[in-house]
Amino acid sequence: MPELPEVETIVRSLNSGCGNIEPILGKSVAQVKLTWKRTLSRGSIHTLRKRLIGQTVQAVKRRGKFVVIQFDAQHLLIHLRMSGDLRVEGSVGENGKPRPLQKHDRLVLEFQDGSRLAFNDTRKFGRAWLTENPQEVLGKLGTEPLDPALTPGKFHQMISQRKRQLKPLLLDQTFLAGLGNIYVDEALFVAQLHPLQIASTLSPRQSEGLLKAIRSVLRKGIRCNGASIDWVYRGGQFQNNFCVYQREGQPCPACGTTIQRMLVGQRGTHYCPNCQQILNNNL
DNA sequence: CCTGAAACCTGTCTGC
DNA sequence: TGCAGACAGGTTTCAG
Repeated sequence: MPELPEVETIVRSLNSGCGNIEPILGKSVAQVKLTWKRTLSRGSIHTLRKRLIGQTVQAVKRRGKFVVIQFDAQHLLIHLRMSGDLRVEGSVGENGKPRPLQKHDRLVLEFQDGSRLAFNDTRKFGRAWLTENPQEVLGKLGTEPLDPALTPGKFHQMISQRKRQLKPLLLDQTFLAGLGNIYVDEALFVAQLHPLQIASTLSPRQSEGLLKAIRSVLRKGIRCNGASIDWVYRGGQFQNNFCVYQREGQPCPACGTTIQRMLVGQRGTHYCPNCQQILNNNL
Protein backbone atom coordinates (compact mmCIF):
# COMPACT_ATOMS: atom_id res chain seq x y z
CA MET A 1 0.00 0.00 0.00
CA PRO A 2 2.73 2.46 0.70
CA GLU A 3 3.77 3.18 -2.85
CA LEU A 4 6.29 5.69 -4.20
CA PRO A 5 4.48 8.86 -3.03
CA GLU A 6 3.84 7.49 0.46
CA VAL A 7 7.45 6.34 0.84
CA GLU A 8 8.70 9.66 -0.56
CA THR A 9 6.58 11.49 2.01
CA ILE A 10 8.02 9.42 4.86
CA VAL A 11 11.59 9.88 3.61
CA ARG A 12 11.15 13.65 3.35
CA SER A 13 9.80 13.66 6.90
CA LEU A 14 12.80 11.71 8.18
CA ASN A 15 15.03 14.29 6.53
CA SER A 16 13.29 17.49 7.53
CA GLY A 17 10.49 16.55 9.92
CA CYS A 18 6.73 16.56 9.48
CA GLY A 19 3.69 15.06 11.17
CA ASN A 20 4.66 12.43 13.74
CA ILE A 21 8.19 12.25 12.39
CA GLU A 22 11.15 14.38 13.42
CA PRO A 23 14.38 14.41 11.43
CA ILE A 24 16.82 11.63 12.25
CA LEU A 25 19.88 12.97 10.43
CA GLY A 26 22.93 13.00 12.67
CA LYS A 27 21.42 10.73 15.32
CA SER A 28 23.55 7.86 16.62
CA VAL A 29 22.21 4.42 17.41
CA ALA A 30 22.37 3.39 21.06
CA GLN A 31 20.27 0.22 21.01
CA VAL A 32 18.21 -1.91 18.63
CA LYS A 33 15.11 -3.95 19.43
CA LEU A 34 13.43 -6.59 17.32
CA THR A 35 10.07 -8.00 18.39
CA TRP A 36 9.29 -10.08 15.27
CA LYS A 37 12.25 -12.06 14.02
CA ARG A 38 11.20 -12.27 10.39
CA THR A 39 11.02 -8.50 10.03
CA LEU A 40 14.79 -8.75 9.76
CA SER A 41 15.19 -10.25 6.31
CA ARG A 42 18.42 -12.00 7.15
CA GLY A 43 21.01 -12.15 9.87
CA SER A 44 20.42 -11.95 13.59
CA ILE A 45 19.59 -9.18 16.00
CA HIS A 46 23.05 -9.70 17.47
CA THR A 47 24.73 -8.92 14.18
CA LEU A 48 22.40 -5.97 13.69
CA ARG A 49 23.39 -4.53 17.07
CA LYS A 50 27.05 -5.20 16.53
CA ARG A 51 27.07 -3.35 13.22
CA LEU A 52 24.61 -0.56 13.98
CA ILE A 53 25.21 0.57 17.55
CA GLY A 54 27.41 3.63 17.49
CA GLN A 55 26.67 4.36 13.82
CA THR A 56 25.29 7.78 12.84
CA VAL A 57 22.56 8.50 10.30
CA GLN A 58 24.20 10.23 7.34
CA ALA A 59 21.28 10.36 4.91
CA VAL A 60 17.80 9.02 4.27
CA LYS A 61 16.81 8.28 0.69
CA ARG A 62 14.20 6.46 -1.35
CA ARG A 63 14.66 3.92 -4.11
CA GLY A 64 11.44 2.50 -5.51
CA LYS A 65 9.38 1.68 -2.45
CA PHE A 66 12.46 1.19 -0.24
CA VAL A 67 13.47 3.55 2.53
CA VAL A 68 17.27 3.68 2.53
CA ILE A 69 18.89 4.83 5.76
CA GLN A 70 22.56 5.44 5.24
CA PHE A 71 24.89 5.08 8.22
CA ASP A 72 28.66 5.55 8.38
CA ALA A 73 29.48 2.10 7.05
CA GLN A 74 26.10 0.41 6.71
CA HIS A 75 22.80 0.86 4.96
CA LEU A 76 19.54 -0.11 6.61
CA LEU A 77 16.92 -0.77 3.92
CA ILE A 78 13.27 -0.91 4.88
CA HIS A 79 10.38 -2.07 2.73
CA LEU A 80 6.99 -1.23 4.27
CA ARG A 81 5.11 -3.71 2.05
CA MET A 82 1.44 -3.29 2.83
CA SER A 83 0.93 -2.14 6.36
CA GLY A 84 4.33 -0.83 7.44
CA ASP A 85 4.90 2.64 8.83
CA LEU A 86 7.75 4.56 10.46
CA ARG A 87 7.44 6.74 13.55
CA VAL A 88 9.89 8.90 15.48
CA GLU A 89 9.25 9.69 19.13
CA GLY A 90 10.93 10.11 22.48
CA SER A 91 11.80 6.90 24.32
CA VAL A 92 10.60 8.65 27.47
CA GLY A 93 7.13 10.16 27.64
CA GLU A 94 6.09 13.55 29.05
CA ASN A 95 5.32 11.81 32.35
CA GLY A 96 8.96 10.87 32.73
CA LYS A 97 8.30 7.17 32.30
CA PRO A 98 9.63 5.06 29.45
CA ARG A 99 7.16 5.28 26.58
CA PRO A 100 5.78 1.79 25.85
CA LEU A 101 6.16 0.41 22.36
CA GLN A 102 3.01 0.33 20.23
CA LYS A 103 1.16 -2.83 19.44
CA HIS A 104 2.71 -3.70 16.09
CA ASP A 105 6.19 -2.23 16.50
CA ARG A 106 8.55 -4.82 14.98
CA LEU A 107 11.94 -3.10 14.83
CA VAL A 108 13.06 -0.14 16.92
CA LEU A 109 16.24 1.92 16.74
CA GLU A 110 16.94 3.84 19.93
CA PHE A 111 19.19 6.85 19.48
CA GLN A 112 21.68 8.34 21.89
CA ASP A 113 19.65 11.56 22.18
CA GLY A 114 16.73 9.67 23.76
CA SER A 115 14.54 9.48 20.65
CA ARG A 116 13.74 6.36 18.66
CA LEU A 117 12.63 5.24 15.21
CA ALA A 118 9.90 2.58 15.27
CA PHE A 119 9.06 0.34 12.30
CA ASN A 120 5.43 -0.56 12.95
CA ASP A 121 3.88 -3.22 10.73
CA THR A 122 0.52 -4.80 11.48
CA ARG A 123 0.65 -7.56 8.89
CA LYS A 124 4.29 -8.49 9.35
CA PHE A 125 4.99 -8.40 5.62
CA GLY A 126 7.49 -5.57 5.91
CA ARG A 127 11.21 -6.33 5.84
CA ALA A 128 14.50 -4.71 6.82
CA TRP A 129 17.96 -5.48 5.48
CA LEU A 130 21.32 -4.37 6.81
CA THR A 131 24.01 -4.28 4.18
CA GLU A 132 27.23 -2.56 3.24
CA ASN A 133 26.22 -2.71 -0.38
CA PRO A 134 22.62 -1.61 -1.06
CA GLN A 135 22.85 -2.80 -4.64
CA GLU A 136 22.75 -6.31 -3.28
CA VAL A 137 19.10 -5.68 -2.36
CA LEU A 138 18.13 -2.92 -4.79
CA GLY A 139 20.00 -4.23 -7.80
CA LYS A 140 17.07 -5.71 -9.64
CA LEU A 141 14.86 -2.63 -9.40
CA GLY A 142 13.83 -0.95 -12.60
CA THR A 143 13.93 2.73 -13.55
CA GLU A 144 12.61 5.46 -11.28
CA PRO A 145 9.52 6.76 -13.07
CA LEU A 146 10.30 10.38 -12.12
CA ASP A 147 13.92 10.19 -13.31
CA PRO A 148 14.32 12.84 -16.05
CA ALA A 149 16.69 10.45 -17.82
CA LEU A 150 13.65 8.34 -18.66
CA THR A 151 12.64 10.04 -21.90
CA PRO A 152 9.46 9.25 -23.85
CA GLY A 153 11.63 7.57 -26.48
CA LYS A 154 13.32 5.28 -23.97
CA PHE A 155 10.02 4.50 -22.31
CA HIS A 156 8.44 3.56 -25.61
CA GLN A 157 11.36 1.30 -26.37
CA MET A 158 10.95 -0.42 -22.99
CA ILE A 159 7.20 -0.76 -23.44
CA SER A 160 7.37 -2.02 -26.99
CA GLN A 161 9.61 -4.93 -26.00
CA ARG A 162 7.10 -6.33 -23.53
CA LYS A 163 4.22 -8.58 -24.42
CA ARG A 164 2.54 -8.36 -21.07
CA GLN A 165 -0.68 -6.72 -20.06
CA LEU A 166 -0.15 -3.13 -18.93
CA LYS A 167 -1.42 -3.65 -15.40
CA PRO A 168 0.94 -6.45 -14.31
CA LEU A 169 3.82 -4.86 -16.23
CA LEU A 170 3.46 -1.54 -14.42
CA LEU A 171 3.29 -3.36 -11.09
CA ASP A 172 6.54 -5.16 -11.90
CA GLN A 173 9.25 -3.45 -9.83
CA THR A 174 11.97 -4.63 -12.18
CA PHE A 175 10.28 -2.66 -14.97
CA LEU A 176 9.49 0.58 -13.14
CA ALA A 177 10.24 0.97 -9.42
CA GLY A 178 7.65 2.47 -7.15
CA LEU A 179 4.19 1.95 -8.63
CA GLY A 180 1.60 -0.08 -6.74
CA ASN A 181 -2.03 -0.98 -7.23
CA ILE A 182 -3.45 2.48 -6.55
CA TYR A 183 -1.20 4.54 -8.77
CA VAL A 184 -1.26 2.02 -11.62
CA ASP A 185 -5.05 2.09 -11.76
CA GLU A 186 -5.07 5.88 -11.56
CA ALA A 187 -2.35 6.27 -14.20
CA LEU A 188 -4.07 3.93 -16.66
CA PHE A 189 -7.26 5.90 -16.22
CA VAL A 190 -5.54 9.23 -16.87
CA ALA A 191 -3.81 7.73 -19.93
CA GLN A 192 -7.15 6.26 -21.07
CA LEU A 193 -5.64 2.83 -21.51
CA HIS A 194 -7.23 -0.52 -20.69
CA PRO A 195 -5.41 -2.52 -17.96
CA LEU A 196 -5.38 -5.62 -20.19
CA GLN A 197 -3.92 -3.93 -23.25
CA ILE A 198 -0.68 -5.60 -24.33
CA ALA A 199 2.25 -3.24 -23.76
CA SER A 200 3.96 -3.85 -27.10
CA THR A 201 0.87 -2.69 -28.99
CA LEU A 202 1.11 0.89 -27.73
CA SER A 203 1.91 3.58 -30.28
CA PRO A 204 4.72 6.03 -29.42
CA ARG A 205 2.07 8.63 -28.72
CA GLN A 206 0.21 6.31 -26.35
CA SER A 207 3.30 5.31 -24.42
CA GLU A 208 4.27 8.96 -24.08
CA GLY A 209 0.78 9.64 -22.75
CA LEU A 210 1.18 6.77 -20.30
CA LEU A 211 4.52 8.09 -19.02
CA LYS A 212 3.01 11.54 -18.56
CA ALA A 213 0.03 10.04 -16.74
CA ILE A 214 2.27 8.00 -14.42
CA ARG A 215 4.30 11.09 -13.56
CA SER A 216 1.24 13.22 -13.11
CA VAL A 217 -0.46 10.87 -10.62
CA LEU A 218 2.80 10.29 -8.72
CA ARG A 219 3.48 14.03 -8.43
CA LYS A 220 -0.08 14.65 -7.34
CA GLY A 221 0.27 11.87 -4.75
CA ILE A 222 3.47 13.42 -3.41
CA ARG A 223 1.85 16.86 -3.32
CA CYS A 224 -0.96 15.33 -1.22
CA ASN A 225 1.60 13.64 1.08
CA GLY A 226 0.44 10.27 -0.20
CA ALA A 227 -2.79 8.41 0.34
CA SER A 228 -4.24 7.14 3.62
CA ILE A 229 -6.41 4.11 3.03
CA ASP A 230 -7.94 1.37 5.11
CA TRP A 231 -6.97 1.91 8.72
CA VAL A 232 -3.42 3.00 7.91
CA TYR A 233 -3.61 6.76 8.26
CA ARG A 234 -0.45 8.61 7.44
CA GLY A 235 -1.87 12.07 7.12
CA GLY A 236 -1.94 11.97 3.32
CA GLN A 237 -4.88 13.26 1.32
CA PHE A 238 -4.55 11.63 -2.10
CA GLN A 239 -7.39 9.20 -1.34
CA ASN A 240 -9.74 12.15 -1.86
CA ASN A 241 -8.51 12.48 -5.43
CA PHE A 242 -9.00 8.93 -6.67
CA CYS A 243 -10.68 8.75 -10.08
CA VAL A 244 -11.15 4.97 -10.23
CA TYR A 245 -9.38 3.24 -7.34
CA GLN A 246 -11.91 1.89 -4.83
CA ARG A 247 -14.69 3.64 -6.77
CA GLU A 248 -16.46 0.57 -8.17
CA GLY A 249 -20.10 1.37 -8.89
CA GLN A 250 -19.52 5.13 -8.83
CA PRO A 251 -19.59 7.41 -11.88
CA CYS A 252 -16.45 8.04 -13.91
CA PRO A 253 -15.35 11.64 -13.25
CA ALA A 254 -14.79 12.13 -16.98
CA CYS A 255 -17.86 10.58 -18.62
CA GLY A 256 -20.21 9.37 -15.88
CA THR A 257 -20.04 5.68 -16.86
CA THR A 258 -20.08 3.32 -13.88
CA ILE A 259 -16.58 2.39 -12.74
CA GLN A 260 -15.96 -1.35 -12.88
CA ARG A 261 -13.67 -3.65 -10.93
CA MET A 262 -12.07 -6.87 -12.12
CA LEU A 263 -9.24 -9.14 -11.11
CA VAL A 264 -6.02 -8.94 -13.10
CA GLY A 265 -3.21 -11.17 -11.90
CA GLN A 266 -4.93 -11.55 -8.53
CA ARG A 267 -5.12 -7.80 -8.07
CA GLY A 268 -8.25 -5.72 -7.78
CA THR A 269 -8.31 -3.48 -10.85
CA HIS A 270 -10.57 -0.46 -11.27
CA TYR A 271 -11.32 1.18 -14.60
CA CYS A 272 -13.85 3.05 -16.68
CA PRO A 273 -15.16 0.72 -19.41
CA ASN A 274 -15.94 3.71 -21.61
CA CYS A 275 -12.77 5.80 -21.27
CA GLN A 276 -10.40 2.82 -21.18
CA GLN A 277 -10.89 0.53 -24.14
CA ILE A 278 -8.51 -1.94 -25.70
CA LEU A 279 -7.21 -0.42 -28.90
CA ASN A 280 -5.76 -2.49 -31.66
CA ASN A 281 -3.08 -0.43 -33.33
CA ASN A 282 -2.00 -3.26 -35.55
CA LEU A 283 -4.98 -2.95 -37.83
C1' DC B 1 9.12 -14.76 -21.85
C1' DC B 2 4.71 -15.01 -19.78
C1' DT B 3 0.65 -16.47 -16.53
C1' DG B 4 -1.46 -18.11 -12.42
C1' DA B 5 -1.67 -19.77 -7.79
C1' DA B 6 -0.07 -20.05 -3.22
C1' DA B 7 2.24 -18.28 0.72
C1' DC B 8 3.26 -14.73 4.01
C1' DC B 9 -0.13 -11.89 7.88
C1' DT B 10 -3.91 -9.39 10.56
C1' DG B 11 -7.87 -6.31 10.90
C1' DT B 12 -12.24 -5.47 9.08
C1' DC B 13 -16.33 -6.36 6.95
C1' DT B 14 -20.23 -9.55 5.40
C1' DG B 15 -23.48 -13.03 6.07
C1' DC B 16 -25.66 -16.58 8.57
C1' DT C 1 -24.17 -11.35 19.58
C1' DG C 2 -20.93 -14.68 17.73
C1' DC C 3 -18.43 -16.83 14.56
C1' DA C 4 -16.78 -18.47 10.11
C1' DG C 5 -15.20 -16.88 5.85
C1' DA C 6 -13.85 -13.56 2.42
C1' DC C 7 -10.97 -9.88 1.36
C1' DA C 8 -7.17 -6.36 0.94
C1' DG C 9 -2.37 -5.48 -0.58
C1' DG C 10 3.43 -6.15 -2.13
C1' DT C 11 6.48 -9.50 -3.12
C1' DT C 12 8.57 -14.07 -3.70
C1' DT C 13 8.42 -18.66 -5.11
C1' DC C 14 6.97 -22.40 -7.72
C1' DA C 15 4.54 -24.89 -11.43
C1' DG C 16 3.01 -24.90 -16.17
